[in-house]
Amino acid sequence: MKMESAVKGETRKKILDLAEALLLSHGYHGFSYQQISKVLGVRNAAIHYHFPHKTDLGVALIQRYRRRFARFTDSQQLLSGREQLERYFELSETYFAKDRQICPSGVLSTEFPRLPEIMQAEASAFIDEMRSWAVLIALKGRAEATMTYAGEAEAIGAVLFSTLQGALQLARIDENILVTVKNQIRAMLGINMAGLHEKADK
Amino acid sequence: MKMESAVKGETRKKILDLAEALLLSHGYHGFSYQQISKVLGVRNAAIHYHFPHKTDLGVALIQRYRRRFARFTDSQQLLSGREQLERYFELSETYFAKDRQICPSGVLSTEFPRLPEIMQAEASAFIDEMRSWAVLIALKGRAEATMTYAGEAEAIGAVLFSTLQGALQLARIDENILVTVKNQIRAMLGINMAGLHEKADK
DNA sequence: GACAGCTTACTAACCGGTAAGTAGAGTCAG
DNA sequence: CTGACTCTACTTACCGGTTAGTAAGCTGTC
Repeated sequence: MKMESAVKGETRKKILDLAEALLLSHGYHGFSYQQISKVLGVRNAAIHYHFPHKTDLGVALIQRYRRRFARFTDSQQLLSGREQLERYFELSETYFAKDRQICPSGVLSTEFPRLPEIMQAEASAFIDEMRSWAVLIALKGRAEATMTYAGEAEAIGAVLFSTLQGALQLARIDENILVTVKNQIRAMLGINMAGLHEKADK
Repeated sequence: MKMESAVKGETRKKILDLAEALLLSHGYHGFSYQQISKVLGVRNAAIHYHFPHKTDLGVALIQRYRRRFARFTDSQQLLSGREQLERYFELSETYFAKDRQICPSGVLSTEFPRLPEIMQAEASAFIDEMRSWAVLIALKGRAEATMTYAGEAEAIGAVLFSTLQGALQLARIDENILVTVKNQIRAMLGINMAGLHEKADK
């Protein structure tokens, strides 16, 4: 017997969504088709129908991330550098709030050497896009004089990206580190938060 | 027939060394007893003899890291904050040079939710020790006026630790990021490297 | 009747883990 | 000095479960 599901790309989308959550909490090698099929109430082979190899699923996941991130940066274009920075911060906050996930770049760079080649290529491109966006934020912030810093925007972007990735992972062990680090980055970029959203670390 | 090996804790040490390399490049769930036993030329069960459960091996690995790190910080006590910082930097450089490994804290925090409880406890303690050392460096640097920064030493330590962990992982994709980030951190701590060891990023 | 979207039923390889046996070195009583 | 015993450090031979992956069949919709 066949049943419900009905809508066209429904199952495929559900697989991607579940795989994404599993990727961010367990890593690429840390989840299996079984885990997905069990939750979705389908058979293992149903997933192989949509994604013949696990690599196909992995690539699809990263490509979706890249499309999403491109839309995200597009939507942020008109904001000030300072506001863009806050949105960048919010991204990591969102991951953490959702079951202590870490950011995709963190998973992908950690597992990088064990990833299939096609996934490595996608991951590299994605990570470079995330890094580049951080650089653009730093550039814009300096141009608008809403940020002040010594050195190149390239280096600030690199620090921004690295720090958030590291802090998001370490937040699994020490919850305070994310807020602490963000405040310190703001301070280092000459951003005075005078009583705004988040309180300084005690 | 028995043979060679001879020395007392030889095999056990070889297992630990190999497992360590595998942990740093592939992650805890990314290596198996088979991989170790194959390289060592022993049977699978030989590893189970020394480490009945994989968890035992994992715990032993972290405990060894903790002992090593304690010796490291002890040996650095008398150095200036600035010199201690450089040695802290060198730690990550060493990992990267060795087969693009990432630091243990990176692996452990990434895999944290899937780690057995006993390993989580060890990992938490270890990571807190690494974080604390970064804070001590910041404190000493400020006390000696070899570093200058706004905000608390706690926050500087957190940024230092997070940034290096993130950058070391991202260096697998973008080799330059480690050097770039270190230079920027020095700049942010008011450290002028005037033509010293490493060139500034272009 | 063609096709999308599954299911059933399977495979080979590998996972961590265990039980039982054994070679060799060391210990000790007579 | 020797035979009996014990301990360490394995090996051989398994176990049940899980992994990704495949082939073939079925069903509802257009």
